[in-house]
Amino acid sequence: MNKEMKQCVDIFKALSDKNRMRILLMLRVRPLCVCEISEVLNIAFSTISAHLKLLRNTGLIEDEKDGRWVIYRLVEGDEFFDDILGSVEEKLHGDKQVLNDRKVVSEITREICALKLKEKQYN
Amino acid sequence: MNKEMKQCVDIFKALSDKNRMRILLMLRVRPLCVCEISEVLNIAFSTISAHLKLLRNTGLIEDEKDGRWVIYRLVEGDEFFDDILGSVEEKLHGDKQVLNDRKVVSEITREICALKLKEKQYN
DNA sequence: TCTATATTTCGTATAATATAGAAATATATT
DNA sequence: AATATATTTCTATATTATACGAAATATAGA
Repeated sequence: MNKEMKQCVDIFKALSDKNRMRILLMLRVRPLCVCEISEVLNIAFSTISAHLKLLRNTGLIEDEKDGRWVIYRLVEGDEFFDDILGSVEEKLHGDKQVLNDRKVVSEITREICALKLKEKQYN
Repeated sequence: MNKEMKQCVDIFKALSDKNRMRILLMLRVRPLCVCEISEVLNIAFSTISAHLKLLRNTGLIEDEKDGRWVIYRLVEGDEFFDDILGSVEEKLHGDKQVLNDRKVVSEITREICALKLKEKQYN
């Protein structure tokens, strides 16, 4: 399989999982750390980490360390991927879960997530 | 997972395989029977049949019987899918394999494929 | 009706993927 | 230095995907 065909298939593979799709749409709002993503998705950290690794390996997101946090953001400038994700957003413009994910993202901060995680430990 | 999110993920799942991608791009040239697709892909009939079934279940292709042949064609009118497949074609406009697939499709007919399959039986 | 042809279904082997929990790593704070 | 926090890696497991060959089905033609 040549390079561009592989890129193409890999991008679709990355998009063919509900949780990764939600992550990518969230990152369209703003860059996020893993605990913020976890606050929205409510799945294990190790699982989120695996999804982020796949998205990074596919070249769709990049990360940057900030203290003990790792901030993930969309890679910009890939015309093909931008078109695809744009079409997705258009198709899902009224999707309740996507709207709610965005709402949560706009309300939380790393600090709030940290507090919430601490609370969870006592339960 | 709600309906549109599921559709979205399912379409990407359908596109996240090299052989299915090639099938869809071939069908953009013209409707094809299974033996014509087989002439291009060179994988087992049962495997092609499984891919076609998945594409049909995802609503991307439809089939029509013509004698003992089954002719597959792209379903038209899904704006989202049309956009996606258009982007793919644009990205892969210079892809050698895709170009060659199209060339083969333009040269073969059901009858030629039938003859070739007969020859294979004697080897 | 018997046979050839085109395709699908079934059974199965193998590989890839998603997920979680525990342990490891890296950084910040005390 | 010791501890807390954020994230990743490792390991195990369950599910799903891809592939093939053999058998089944459906239609056409002799």
